[in-house]
Amino acid sequence: MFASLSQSESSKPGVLQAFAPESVLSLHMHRWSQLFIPTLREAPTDAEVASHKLLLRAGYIRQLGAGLYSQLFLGNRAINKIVAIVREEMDAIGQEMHLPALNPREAWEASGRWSGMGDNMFRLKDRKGAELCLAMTHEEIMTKIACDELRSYKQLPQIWYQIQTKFRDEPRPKSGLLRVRQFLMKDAYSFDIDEAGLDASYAKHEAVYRRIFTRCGLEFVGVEADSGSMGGSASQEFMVYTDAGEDLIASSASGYAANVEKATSKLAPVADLAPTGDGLPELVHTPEQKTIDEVSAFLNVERVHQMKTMAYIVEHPDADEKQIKNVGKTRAVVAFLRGDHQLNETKLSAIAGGELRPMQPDEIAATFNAPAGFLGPIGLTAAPHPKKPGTLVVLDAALEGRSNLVAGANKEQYHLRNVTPMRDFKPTLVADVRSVNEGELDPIGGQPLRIGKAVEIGHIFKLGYKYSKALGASVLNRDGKETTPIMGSYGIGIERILTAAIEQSAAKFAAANAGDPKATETYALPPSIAPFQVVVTITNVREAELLAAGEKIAADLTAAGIDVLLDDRDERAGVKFKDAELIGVPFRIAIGKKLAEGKVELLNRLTNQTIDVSTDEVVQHLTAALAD
RNA sequence: CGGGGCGUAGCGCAGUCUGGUAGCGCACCUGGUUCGGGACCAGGGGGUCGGAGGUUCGAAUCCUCUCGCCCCGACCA
Repeated sequence: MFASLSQSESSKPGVLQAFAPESVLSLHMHRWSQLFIPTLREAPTDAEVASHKLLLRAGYIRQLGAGLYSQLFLGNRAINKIVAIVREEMDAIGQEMHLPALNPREAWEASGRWSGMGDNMFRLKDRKGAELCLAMTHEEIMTKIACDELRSYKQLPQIWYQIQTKFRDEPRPKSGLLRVRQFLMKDAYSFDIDEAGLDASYAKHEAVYRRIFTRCGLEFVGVEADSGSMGGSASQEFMVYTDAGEDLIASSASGYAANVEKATSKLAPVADLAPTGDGLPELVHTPEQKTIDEVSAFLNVERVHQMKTMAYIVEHPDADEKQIKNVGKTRAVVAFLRGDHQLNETKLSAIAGGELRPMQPDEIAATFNAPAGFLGPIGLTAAPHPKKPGTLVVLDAALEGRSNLVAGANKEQYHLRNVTPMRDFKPTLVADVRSVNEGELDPIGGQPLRIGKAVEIGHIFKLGYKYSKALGASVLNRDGKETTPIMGSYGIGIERILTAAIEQSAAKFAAANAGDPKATETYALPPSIAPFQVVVTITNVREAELLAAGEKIAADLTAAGIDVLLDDRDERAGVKFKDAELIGVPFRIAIGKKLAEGKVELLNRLTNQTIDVSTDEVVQHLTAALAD
């Protein structure tokens, strides 16, 4: 029996998919008349994005406070289905655990994140006054286990994961379930003996993530991402395009895709201006001309021929003593960009090694000896090396090789012509610190970039040694030498999968109904994550034949392993049809007037196709449709 | 935290400016008619007007404080 079971699993993955996720749920027919599904005709005004309005209207969720939501029956059911898929796929590469959400301060002190997480971390005290926090993530705790228990390279690699509630005191919870203060996360951690091992663990996660999101019916992209505060070497985000999203993604036809925080592009060559005078920097009087546009108009010089100056202070709250000794607790950071380019603070922040804030007027005066509006490179003393003291001066790569630019003169009411980087001034380093623009060419295939909004549903990181080193994890390698394991960390936002699926579908319906003023906001979930796969709508329960036929079809479908919601309420057909749409169930079987001919209606809301099928073929038809 | 907006019945709103019995639609309950796209008629229940203090004969309305929620900016699944 087990042999045949495993055989059918491996030979028919597609069919299995339609039936397997429910294995963790009790598979019996649910009767709408006995359920609590509080649908709303109108959405609360607090809700703005489609998924938030629809989740509320469909009775999936109710709000408790800012960023806090109760999942009602339907919401919980959809979440459970997503969790089942995630678990099933993750079990192929890792082992599930469950760690405490309540963590003692000491566990977080070791990594430096007790202070590093700042106000984003919920903190509390126990009755003895000991400090605790509600965990935002579990690198520290997982690493502690590795630290305490792993002794030999023979025990590696390990991939440990959990599906657990995370707490984050977001500065601004928003958009319903999109950005909340308590949410379910699948977080996984890998421990390997060397970088090749980490590469393999990372690749496994990437493959599994793609399977998970595909099974959840999402259209997603994997993009290069900034590794940010996690402090790793490589990272990839999995994004779903939607206007409700908070991230901007640059992508092109050649397959390039990156978060704009990280994206780069090829620029068309620019013909430099001809030098004026003797070709050396030349002062020009530019009274009250402060902005790039003002100077551009005043001197009749295009923005691409100008250099803009961005002045920041970087603060190193977590800097080690050596770093503070070398460059100070704070330092001036100045970036020079092409006049028509925008600074990418994420990129500059990564180079500067801490959070940036704009310079105050007194700091600008101290650094440049000139007021804002007339800042420039000449006369500025750049640190000779990023690790040496002094102002960190970054020249954006787009200005490398350019000449005869117009820049501020560091003298009130004056600019300079003929400024040529490297000849007239030397920055601390040259680096890409600008944001890409739509239409520029991608760096791999040279195709034009498009920029779109997206929501992040998962993120994989090559963490490196940050946590294993900080917590002192070590195993003996083959040569009997103490070796620090290398780590990866991998997250999935469970509720965001549901939210993204709704946004994705609602956008499609909105596009399809664009010309119809009567059309209302709607959506349909993929069968794999919908709270039910099908609603059997008995159009009139007072007609005994309809009721009996509905009961039988629902029972047959249930027996065939399909997850059925039987709408046996004593309501008018119109109400039932509206509700069936609202809850986003992908298939609907209407038992109505065509029953006289032995037929019922099967509606596929994902394709918007309706077919009439005979009552004894319903199971077969729906099974086939679900297997697609 | 800075900026903007909003708290009146489960949901959507009016009433606030100009103080004087707290209203409308939907939802809910009862009865009847209706029954394939959010029905109709009749009757009914439900609100400390976010909270506290003040002004006043009298406060949803004016004043002070306070709490909460939403949206826009710095963070992230």
